[in-house]
Amino acid sequence: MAKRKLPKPTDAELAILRVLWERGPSTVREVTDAIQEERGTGYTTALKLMQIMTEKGLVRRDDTNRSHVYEAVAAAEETQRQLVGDLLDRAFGGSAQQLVLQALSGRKASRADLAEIRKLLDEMEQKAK
Amino acid sequence: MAKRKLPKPTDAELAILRVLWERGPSTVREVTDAIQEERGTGYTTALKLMQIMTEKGLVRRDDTNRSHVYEAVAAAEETQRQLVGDLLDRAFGGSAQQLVLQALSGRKASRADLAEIRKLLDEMEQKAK
DNA sequence: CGCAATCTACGAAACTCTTCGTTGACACTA
DNA sequence: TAGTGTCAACGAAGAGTTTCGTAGATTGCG
Repeated sequence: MAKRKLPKPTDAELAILRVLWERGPSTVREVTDAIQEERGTGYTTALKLMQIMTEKGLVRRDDTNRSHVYEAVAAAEETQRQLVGDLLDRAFGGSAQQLVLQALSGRKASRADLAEIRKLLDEMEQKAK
Repeated sequence: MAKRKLPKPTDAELAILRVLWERGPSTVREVTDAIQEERGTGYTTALKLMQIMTEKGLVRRDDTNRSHVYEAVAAAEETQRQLVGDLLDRAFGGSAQQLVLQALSGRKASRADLAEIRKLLDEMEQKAK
């Protein structure tokens, strides 16, 4: 019943997932155009990647029309949680504080960002009560 | 003068770096023993990885003694910052809040953890002043 | 000295990831 | 209907990662 664990997406796969999360179900052409700018990926490359991702179960394909329409299987939040949890184990020995610290130290964390996160903490503390 | 950018360590390489960060400079034998449990990596495998890491500049080798002693070039914090920044760009579109949220949501962040992070925020806000 | 243990070095094999060329099918249109 | 363009499918190439077998050097001990 539970969602079986999907494999960790590779870099190129993640770029495609990001497009699907943002645009919703899309064709290969649409995805290719979207990632063209930052990655320079050609059409056939994107197609191949998306075929592989279908095999892996990362995306779902609707092939009723000639132009197949692909859709991300897992929500962005779920995949993000998996990735960050994985990094937490692999690089931080499970220390969430350290991860948060390094996440914020590199970037110019704006005052607004900090406030946002603070609000987040408040909510979590409430829930944990 | 600046520290040129080191390549992103692979999974197996990161496991070795974690040992070096924790133990300090170590021999191949020591590293192998340390990662044996969780990875089952054999001696020659660890040696090969560490040789490659030397070429990449991830570790430094002292070969004055017969048993060469390896040492991580970058501090844990620096590499961690790089990895989390990379994930931030690749999976979160640069949104640090989202990353922090997902980092904490997966784990049962203890009350103490939350307090720690809160203290962190205070400090950052001071500095950003 | 000669043997056994330990080490580095080298290279090959298996695997994954990423890219792209080619092919054949299909659709639109002049 | 012939021509043009778009599409999915396939395979293969090239790079990087990970593993390990083997060989040669060195050390220490009996």
